[in-house]
Amino acid sequence: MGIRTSSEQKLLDAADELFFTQGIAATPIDAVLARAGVSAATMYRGYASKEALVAAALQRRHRDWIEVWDAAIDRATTPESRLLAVFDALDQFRSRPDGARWCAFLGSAAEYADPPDEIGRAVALDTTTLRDRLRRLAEPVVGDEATALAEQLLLVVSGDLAMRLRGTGRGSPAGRSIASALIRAREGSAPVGR
Amino acid sequence: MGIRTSSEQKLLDAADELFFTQGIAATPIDAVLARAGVSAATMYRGYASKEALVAAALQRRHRDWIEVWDAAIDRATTPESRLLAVFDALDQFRSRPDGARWCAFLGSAAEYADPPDEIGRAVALDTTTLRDRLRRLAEPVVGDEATALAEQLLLVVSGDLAMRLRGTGRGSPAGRSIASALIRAREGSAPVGR
DNA sequence: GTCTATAGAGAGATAGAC
DNA sequence: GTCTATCTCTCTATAGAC
Repeated sequence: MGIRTSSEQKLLDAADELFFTQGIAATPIDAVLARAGVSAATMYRGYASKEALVAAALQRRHRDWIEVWDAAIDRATTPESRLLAVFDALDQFRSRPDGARWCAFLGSAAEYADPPDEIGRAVALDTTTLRDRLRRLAEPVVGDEATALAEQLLLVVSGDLAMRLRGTGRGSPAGRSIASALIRAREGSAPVGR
Repeated sequence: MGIRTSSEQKLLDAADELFFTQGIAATPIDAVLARAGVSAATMYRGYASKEALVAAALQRRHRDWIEVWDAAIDRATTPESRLLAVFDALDQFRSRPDGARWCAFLGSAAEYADPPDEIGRAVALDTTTLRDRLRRLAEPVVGDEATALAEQLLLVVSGDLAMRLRGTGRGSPAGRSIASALIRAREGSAPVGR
């Protein structure tokens, strides 16, 4: 998949920065080409369509996100802080040079009522990855309730991201404090190894 | 603003159903005109642009939403259930014939990196209305902590809506249970009238 | 006040030269 | 393998008849 030269890198960089900050439909493919310094013919040699380029950008972004999240988990010491590390990773991912306006995956889902297969799969992968990893991280903290807690945290993470659409409202990202409260509410009910 | 005949009603109905389920950019104005059974000339007599029609649809939707929410609050009996009534209202609003795919306001914010004034104002109104009303409803429950709790609940509501973008995942709308846990976590710390 | 027809702009994708 | 130039389609908005 893709092109063998550095054009691929430049195209994915430009796609990431434009599609996920300006919006996919709002970004003409010409704008991506101009920013990448690549011609239309070259791009269409590597990608079948604009949608294919969007999908490729999402796939790369997913790999990067997992890397950042993994690093944040590794820096944490306690089971609870490992579970909450997702919020550290969110903060860090957001402050990257190509940080999306809110969330590249939710944004893509929002723009397509009936998404092209490649894009639908990328969004679904983001969701299942979040859900499964949160559940795995929650098990050492709340045992049998890990599945239920993970579903709650998935909503909180999504809400934290969606709040970025609601203007500059004091910028308080309450996600982490909500997650803490939800964990405390379950701790003691069915923890493991205590 | 608008047109004096029933064309206005038909246009707003069609705009609501198409823009907020298919997406704004993904919906040509022709599709709205066809569904409304109204011609382009008539529409442009009442609205300066497609964006103006979007804004008008958002404004009408906001009025409807407040009505539904108010009714849900009135049905509730205790201060806590009045605060949680927002989730009843969300469920009810979603099951309307023209229920949006996720959220008309967040969806509009997502589609415009730099929204036209009318649309930006409609989204900002949705946010401030949610925040202010939640704070007012939270005061009888947690007193001084009402502002902080309202900000948390605003994130939870937004997350509940954003979860609708994450596929059919068992459809469990965990929003209400999260809100309950957050309220319980604060009750007893600074409630009023107890 | 509403329609048909169309102007004008901008989009995605491709052809053919180098 | 990359570029310039363009083809074709779609979309928003308007003009002019009834």
